[in-house]
Amino acid sequence: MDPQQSGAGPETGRTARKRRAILDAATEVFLQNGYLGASMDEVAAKAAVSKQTVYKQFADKKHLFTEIILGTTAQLMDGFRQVATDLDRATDARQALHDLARALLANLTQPDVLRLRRLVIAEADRFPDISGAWFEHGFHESLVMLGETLRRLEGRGLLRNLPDPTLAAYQFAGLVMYKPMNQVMFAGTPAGPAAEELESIAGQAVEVFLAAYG
Amino acid sequence: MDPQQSGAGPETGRTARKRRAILDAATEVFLQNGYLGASMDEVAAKAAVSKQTVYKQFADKKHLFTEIILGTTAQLMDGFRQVATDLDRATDARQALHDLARALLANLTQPDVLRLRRLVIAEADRFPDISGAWFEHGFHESLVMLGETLRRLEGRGLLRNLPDPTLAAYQFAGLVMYKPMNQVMFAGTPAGPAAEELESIAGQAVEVFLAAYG
DNA sequence: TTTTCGGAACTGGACGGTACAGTACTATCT
DNA sequence: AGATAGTACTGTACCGTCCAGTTCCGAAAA
Repeated sequence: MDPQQSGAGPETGRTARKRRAILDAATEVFLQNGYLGASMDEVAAKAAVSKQTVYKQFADKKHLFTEIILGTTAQLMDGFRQVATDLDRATDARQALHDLARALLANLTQPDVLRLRRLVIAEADRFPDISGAWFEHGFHESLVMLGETLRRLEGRGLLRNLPDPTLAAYQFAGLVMYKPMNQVMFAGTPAGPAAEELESIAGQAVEVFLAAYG
Repeated sequence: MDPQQSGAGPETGRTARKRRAILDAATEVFLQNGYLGASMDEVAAKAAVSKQTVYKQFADKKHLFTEIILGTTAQLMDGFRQVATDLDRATDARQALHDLARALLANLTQPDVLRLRRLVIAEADRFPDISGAWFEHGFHESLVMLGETLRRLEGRGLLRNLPDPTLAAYQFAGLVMYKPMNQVMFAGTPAGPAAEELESIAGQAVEVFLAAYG
C-alpha cells in the first residue's frame, strides 16, 4: 500500500502538505511573473521546499503550470453558481440584474483574478490546449450556466423573448464588463474605474438589456 | 547637418531603412514569442542586420519594445476612422450598425491584431506605463471616436436617447464582441467562431442596441 | 501506551548544459 | 569617415539532475 495515504484522507500526509505548499507558491510566482519569468528555484524557495521535492511532484515546469491553471476553473464556476442561485430567488428583474451586474464587476476585477486572466491569455499561443480548456470549462461553462438561469427567469415571466439564452448571457456580460474589464486588463492594475462609474455602467447595462428582453 | 536627412525625406537614408527593418523584424519576433521569449539575436538576424546596429538605434530591449507597441495605436485609430466615416454616410440605422458590427469583428479578430492584444495584456504587469498608454491612445480613443459618430447619428434622428455616447459605443462593442473576442483570445487562435455564428451574433447585438437606442 | 526502527521523503547545494542581454573589436562597406 | 558586419566575449540566469546526509512517518515491538 501507499504509506502516505494509509486509510485516512489524502490531505493529511506530509507529501500532500508539501504538494499544497508548492502549488500555492507556484501560483503566486506564475501570476506575478508569467510563465517564462517564473523561476523554479523561486517556487521551491517560496514553498520552503527543496527543488528535488518539486520535481518529484511535478514532472516539469509545464506540468506544474497546467495543474495550476486548470485548478482555477472550479472556483470560477462556484462564483457563478452563487450569483445564479441569487438570481433564481429574484422577484424583480431590474433589481436582480443590477445585483448581478454588481456581483460580476466585483468578482472579476479582483487583482488575482485579473492576473490569472492575463496569464491564460498571454500563454494562449504557447499552450493553446491549456488556455482552450480553461476557457471552455471555466469561462464558457459559467456563461452557459448564467444563460440557463436567464432562461428560468423567462419561464417565470420576468424576461421575455430569449431565443438564445447563452448568447443573452454573453450580451449581458458584454454590456456590463466590456469597458471596465478592458480598462483594468490593459492598465497594469492601478486603481480601476471609480465606484460611481461602475454603478453607472451597471445601471445603463441593465436598462439596455431590459429594453430588449424585459 | 544630419547626413542621414540632408534635404530629402527621412525615410530614404540607409540608417532609416535599417531602422525600419529592425522594427519590422522585432514586431514579428515580439508578437510571436512575447517579451521574455523574444531574443535580440533573432531580431537582428531577421532584420539582416548586425546586433551592434540594433543597439545603435535602440538603447535596449525595453526601448525597442516600447516603440513597437506604441507605434500600433495610429493604425488602430485609422481603422476606426474608416468605419466612422462609413457610419456618417448611413441612412438606415439597422443596416449601418450591422455593417459596423461586421467590420469590428473582421478587423479585430485578425491573428496579428489578436497577438498584439495578447502581448499588451501579458506585459501589463511588467510595463504598466506602456500598456496603459496603448489602451488610452489606441483602444479608448477609438471608442470615444465611435461614440462621437453615434452622437452624430442621434443628431440626424437615426438614434435616440444617448446620454453617454462613449458608453454607448462601449456597450455596442461589448454586445458584438464579448463572446467571440474572448473565445479567440483564450483559444490559441485555432479557427474562431463560424461565419454564420458571427453573423448571428452581429444581428442580435444590433437588435438589442436598437431596442434601447433605436 | 510508549519506544524503537526501517525506509521513504526531504534537504541543501553543486553541477551541466543552454540561452540570452549587452559590449568590444576588427574588417568591410558606402 | 562614419556606419555596419561578423563574431567573439562577459556575466548572468535558469531548467532539470544528481548525491550525500538528514528528517519524518507509520508500524512493529515492548
